[in-house]
Amino acid sequence: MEFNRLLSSAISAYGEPNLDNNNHKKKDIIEKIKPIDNKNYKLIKYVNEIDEWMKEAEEFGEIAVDTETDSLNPHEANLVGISLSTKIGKACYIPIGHKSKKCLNKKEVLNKIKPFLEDQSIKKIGQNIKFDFIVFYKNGINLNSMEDTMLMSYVLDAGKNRHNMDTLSEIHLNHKTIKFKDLVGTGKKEINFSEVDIDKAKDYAAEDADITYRLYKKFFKSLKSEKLTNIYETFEKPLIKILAFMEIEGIKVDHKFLKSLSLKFGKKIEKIQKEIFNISKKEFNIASPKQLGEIIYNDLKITDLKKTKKGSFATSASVLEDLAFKGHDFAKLVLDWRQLSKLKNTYSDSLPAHLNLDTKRVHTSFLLAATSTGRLASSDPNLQNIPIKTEDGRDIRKAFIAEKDNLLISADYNQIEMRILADLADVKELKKAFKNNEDIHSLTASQIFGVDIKKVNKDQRRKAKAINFGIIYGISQYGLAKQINVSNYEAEEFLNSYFAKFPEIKIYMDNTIKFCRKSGYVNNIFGRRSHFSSINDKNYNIRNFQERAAINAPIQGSASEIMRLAMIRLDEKLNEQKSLKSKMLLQIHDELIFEVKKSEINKMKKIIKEEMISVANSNYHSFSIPLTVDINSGYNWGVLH
DNA sequence: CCGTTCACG
DNA sequence: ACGTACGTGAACGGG
Repeated sequence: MEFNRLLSSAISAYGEPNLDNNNHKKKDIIEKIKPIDNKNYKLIKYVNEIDEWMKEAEEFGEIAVDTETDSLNPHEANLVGISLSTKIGKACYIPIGHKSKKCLNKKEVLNKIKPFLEDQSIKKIGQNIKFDFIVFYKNGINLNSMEDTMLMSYVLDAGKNRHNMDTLSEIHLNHKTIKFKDLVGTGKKEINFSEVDIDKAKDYAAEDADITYRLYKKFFKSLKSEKLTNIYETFEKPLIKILAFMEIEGIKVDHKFLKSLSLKFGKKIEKIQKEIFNISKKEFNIASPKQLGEIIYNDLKITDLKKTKKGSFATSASVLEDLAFKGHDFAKLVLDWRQLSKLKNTYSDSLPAHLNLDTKRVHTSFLLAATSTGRLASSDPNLQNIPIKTEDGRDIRKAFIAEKDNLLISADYNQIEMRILADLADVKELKKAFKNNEDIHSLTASQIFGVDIKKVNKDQRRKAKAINFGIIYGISQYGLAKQINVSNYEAEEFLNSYFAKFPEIKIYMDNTIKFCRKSGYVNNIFGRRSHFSSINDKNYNIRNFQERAAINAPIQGSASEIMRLAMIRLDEKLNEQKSLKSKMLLQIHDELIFEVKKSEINKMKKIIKEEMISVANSNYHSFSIPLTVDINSGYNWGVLH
């Protein structure tokens, strides 16, 4: 991610300086800018002072809202204050959870503002308003008619910059905000927001509402002039509430089972560690690539020196796998040690720490504005990268379970990105194959190796599969050669015959890059833009990197849009049929996880499959090929595939 | 706080 | 001559 941000933050094709990459220059500019005037920021001292703001909100039909809490985790955050803005430059702060005498009664304030926060006809404008929604929901308020400046920025500028308020304020308002850290301090001296001086909290919080409102006015116009309002309305806004409820619902995790896994992994790790030290003849930190490199290249001298781009010892899995293949047990042991350490540290040890004490479930956060393509991301904890590829890994998945009398359902789109490529690039042979429900990797193999589809062997299919993946990633012969362990020459031959059989794909790639060079962005099927401002960079590596990303973005991005539509439709279906108790819990890019009452299983399977497939035909696009969905149910996530 | 590594799609 | 597969987030080491 950092690498990508670095590349995309170089000077753009149009010469706009990118703020991320010019830190000292940025400071010089900002220092000269006058702060947004805060003399109209009002601290609310009596509950009936809020009337004025509610009246204006009703009159204008919109109001910027921001919550202050004592935690970044909305599922355990206490409401400390609320700021409102009804006009540019006019904002107030209502303290309700401060440890101070000036603080208002929380219940009284919430009762007062609940009706207008829930009023359908008044737009509530926020920055990352999913956070505020969850906080309000936990306080008995169901926010609706939400607008989100973070998502507006994301639709306008995905790939250009991050979409947090500090960044947006600097870029669009030339204003450097008061930093959260300035209020609460850092490290040991860090205090809780509820302990922050109320007047300081007022300046900070009211400014946030003011800035949010200013950004909204600006982005509203930009979306219109860029003809992107529809993307924001259709693919972003509906997801706010859907994801909020998925996060609130959470998923049940068997922490006792995880503890037993940690013990098991720990024992294995210790055993392997001893074997490693037996070979190295001394103890060292296996987790340190620096120390591991010393052992491999200086002490044991297993192989010729290999270094990373930055000049440190190369100890990545691909290097170690190569050594293991050549018969070096040491490399194999390190690989096993790494895998088990990863599973223990990142999953079996850490997931229990994320259990919510009240709900006894794990509540992830889905990020709507993190990727350049339209995909979601997940954090705290990331539930989109739970292991599956090895047996030990799959055990982690088995810790995700359903409540009593329930089962989990998983539903995943089959080969969705290849299907999109076929549709997007209008690839005749691929379209035909998908319509006939053929095995796409075998078909590819038969085409490039010139054998009958029934006579394709395993190795040919494996190579063809790697090529299909490579195509989606914006392939190079060098990358393909490395991936499937063939010579550059062979890889080039494969690609030549691939493009000869599927000429439309080459045309798509060339056209996409051409369009991006001229415009600085690419569109996916549904009209979302991803920006690649360094696609004309004079540096070969930066330029090529952006070209591959530009080829990939419409494919990955269109798939994510299909999933967004499916989630919206499924949410509608579940709300429509009030008797259904089933809940959508997780999205893992091409897969959805539901928790379902056993009595509803068959009905739900039918609904999920139907809705996911029917997205192929919507108001926004009609696919020339069918979508297919694999669906499974079981007591835990590990048995679903 | 950055670089490396590795978990997923 | 060059030397990377696309998109993420988390943990760790080391300065």
